[in-house]
Amino acid sequence: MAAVRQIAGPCQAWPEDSAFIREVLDRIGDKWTMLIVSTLDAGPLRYSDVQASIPGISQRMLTQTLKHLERDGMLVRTAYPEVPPRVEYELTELGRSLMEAVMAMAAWAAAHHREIAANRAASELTGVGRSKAPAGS
Amino acid sequence: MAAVRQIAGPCQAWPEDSAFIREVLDRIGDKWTMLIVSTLDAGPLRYSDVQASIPGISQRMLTQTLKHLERDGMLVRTAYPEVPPRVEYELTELGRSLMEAVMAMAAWAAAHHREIAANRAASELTGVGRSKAPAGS
DNA sequence: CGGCATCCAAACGGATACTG
DNA sequence: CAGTATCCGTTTGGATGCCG
Repeated sequence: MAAVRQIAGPCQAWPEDSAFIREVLDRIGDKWTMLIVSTLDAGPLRYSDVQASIPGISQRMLTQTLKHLERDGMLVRTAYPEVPPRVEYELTELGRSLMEAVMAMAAWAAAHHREIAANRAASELTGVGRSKAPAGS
Repeated sequence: MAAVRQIAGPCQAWPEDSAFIREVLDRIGDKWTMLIVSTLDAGPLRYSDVQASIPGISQRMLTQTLKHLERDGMLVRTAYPEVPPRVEYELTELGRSLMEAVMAMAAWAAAHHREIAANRAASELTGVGRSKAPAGS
């Protein structure tokens, strides 16, 4: 692999190896991928069930994201040739392993979101990263 | 968001609130954040040095991303009041901890990118996730 | 039920020009 | 040197309508 050399030390960046991470982040960084994966982590679900489990999603984004995940081998699509069409989506092992990796990120987020929120609020007062926020008054 | 209710199984899922993860992903999921963080992981750098370290970035995106990172407390900006202006950016502990979390994702990406690429190539042949690719002939 | 196709608004992001 | 401001193309994603 040779991608991630040392973690602890001052590792000299990884512009050359960043393609993998960029690729993964482009995939899970979108608005719905992780929600779908986490929903499917419970077990196989039908199209409409997935949609019902994710309140704000549109058919367009649901279908598109499902296709991307299927294309990457994160899940398998099974269509049953019945009179009322039934299609089920189920995570693969790869998809579940992604879930675990994302859980690590989630753990970090849960551990630091307070700190981040506090920093952001403080910056709001001092006007550090101000771009075009109305700032109350 | 309450989209991810309760999940049974091996991975027990994250807390019912996925807002943290979405927030973090929205921040690191953009095009340049990780590149900048990884560049700064080596040590403090000046504006132009960061720019030089990241070939394709524009001033607009560099400045914007730096401000976002500063606002979230991932880095600190130090401006020296000299005749030729000098500004240095340095990662905070929070920023370095993010780096570690991302490195974990990178490790996953490095471990599975081959598998993903293979799945994608296979799907290309079978025409699974096809949307509007010309597909050669 | 499970999509796909189209339209359209907002956000993202690059190129350029200008400033302190 | 270290930005800011503006213009503009590209991408994202929601809303709608149709179809097997």
